[in-house]
Amino acid sequence: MNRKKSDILEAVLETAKGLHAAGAMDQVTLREFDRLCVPPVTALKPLEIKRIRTQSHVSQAVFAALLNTSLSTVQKWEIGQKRPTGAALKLLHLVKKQGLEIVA
Amino acid sequence: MNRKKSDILEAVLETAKGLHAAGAMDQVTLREFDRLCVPPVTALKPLEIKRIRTQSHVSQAVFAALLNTSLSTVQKWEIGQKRPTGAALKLLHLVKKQGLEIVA
DNA sequence: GCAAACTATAGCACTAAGTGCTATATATAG
DNA sequence: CTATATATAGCACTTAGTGCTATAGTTTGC
Repeated sequence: MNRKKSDILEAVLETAKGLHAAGAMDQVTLREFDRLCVPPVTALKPLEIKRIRTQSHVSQAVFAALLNTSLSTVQKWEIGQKRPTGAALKLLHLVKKQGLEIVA
Repeated sequence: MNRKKSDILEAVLETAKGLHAAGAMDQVTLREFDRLCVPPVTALKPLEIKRIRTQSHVSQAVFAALLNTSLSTVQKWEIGQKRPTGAALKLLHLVKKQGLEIVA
């Protein structure tokens, strides 16, 4: 389940900060990354993206502004002409699960 | 101040949901967008990006994975070879202000 | 001590995302 | 009726994002 994995991630990040403060660790590296179990960021279909926006009850223009992207880009996402990747896809997943309020 | 603006945004989004449920409004459009006062997403210098990561105490590889981007991209951000824009820049600002835990 | 794996910087080259602009159709506000 | 806003559509350009390889320094484990 995702909640559990996220809890692990948060715990590790918190622990890293604590250990760093104690001078026992400088950072979380790839070595302990497998324990983090990052939630998978799957591809989003055009209609899924549109649903994320409409469920927030904002227009394409407002949605674009809140995500710091262009109107043209949001339109192409929803029509399937371009597909969001990387950080954009991650941000969309965050909005999907946590609501548009997180970008405030 | 940003907190106040964000409060307005959250209030409008919440209100929109409420009005929609009541059948009085379908979505927030550009017409009332000026009232939203979206917090500006300024460009981030290479060293600022590096600080955001190091303050989270994670390696470039882990940081990249958490943002759903590539190691190569994070490296180029920090060296100034490429500059994050759009959704990527927004996500970095979110991490800067709210911590890496939000991507969990 | 030595080898294997990880971190970070660097450079090359390609693809496609992101962007801007224009046009059209529909709907809404004044 | 006129202005403005929403949404879809298409064209063309720039550059972010990605992958790969190499080098050097650091850490882990045998």
